Amino acid sequence: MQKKKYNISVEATLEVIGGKWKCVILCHLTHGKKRTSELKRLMPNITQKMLTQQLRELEEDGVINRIVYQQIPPKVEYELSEYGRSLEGILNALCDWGEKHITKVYGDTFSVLEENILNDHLK
Amino acid sequence: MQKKKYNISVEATLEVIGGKWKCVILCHLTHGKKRTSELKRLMPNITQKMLTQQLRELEEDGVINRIVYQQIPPKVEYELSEYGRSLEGILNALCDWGEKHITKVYGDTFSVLEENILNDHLK
DNA sequence: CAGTATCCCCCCAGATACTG
DNA sequence: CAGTATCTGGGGGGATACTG
Repeated sequence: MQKKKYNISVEATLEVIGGKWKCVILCHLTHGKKRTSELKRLMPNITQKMLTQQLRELEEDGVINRIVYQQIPPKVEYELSEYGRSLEGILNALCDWGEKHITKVYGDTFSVLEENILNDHLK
Repeated sequence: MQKKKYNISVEATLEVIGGKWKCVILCHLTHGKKRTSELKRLMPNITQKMLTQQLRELEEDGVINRIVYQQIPPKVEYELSEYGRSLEGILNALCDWGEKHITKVYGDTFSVLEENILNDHLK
């Protein structure tokens, strides 16, 4: 394995969770297993291609598990792996900071889509 | 101000610290004020253009301060703003996770450039 | 030293169609 | 439903030269 040089350790973290959609995907998975179609619904602006791509990379880096149910129609679920759960603290902190930031910038009014907040707090 | 819709709060965080180099810059600034040239030296792969661009955006979002010393030759320093310091916990967590990840992937051998580790721990 | 201004290439990611 | 394959365009970001 070729050794990669990092100038600062955070670069290694960003290589894993720095992709365009990776933090968002991981945040959703902190609330439990999700099917592909669920993830797609939770991220209306992601394309099928990007979703699959980002999921593959997260899987390669060992932070999520891909669970395939051998059935028709196909069913696939994704979940945080044990290793991925070591990111939960960070992911929650990122979400919390975002909420406070929204309040700071836009005031106290409701700025995150209700449906998804619901979804977030349900599982 | 146009209200932005987020599907999940982490998206708001990523708008602030999600830029290609922003986390790296912010991590360096957690160790104290830095001159432009210092930052450039700490990030050998960033271009002047990107450095300035990312710094401007961080400033606009209120997480860093730009300190201009009126003198010749010019001297400019950047530091975490008070608001930016609310990110310190996250930034440190990102660095810590990166260190552990490097160890996990490459083993215990030294993988982050010595000069910069030194630099990190000095200030 | 810190920062602009141009030019321009490359590739990321979107759109679309298709498979099992 | 989950995932591939292919084509394509726009813009992110590099290189370079220049200013105060």
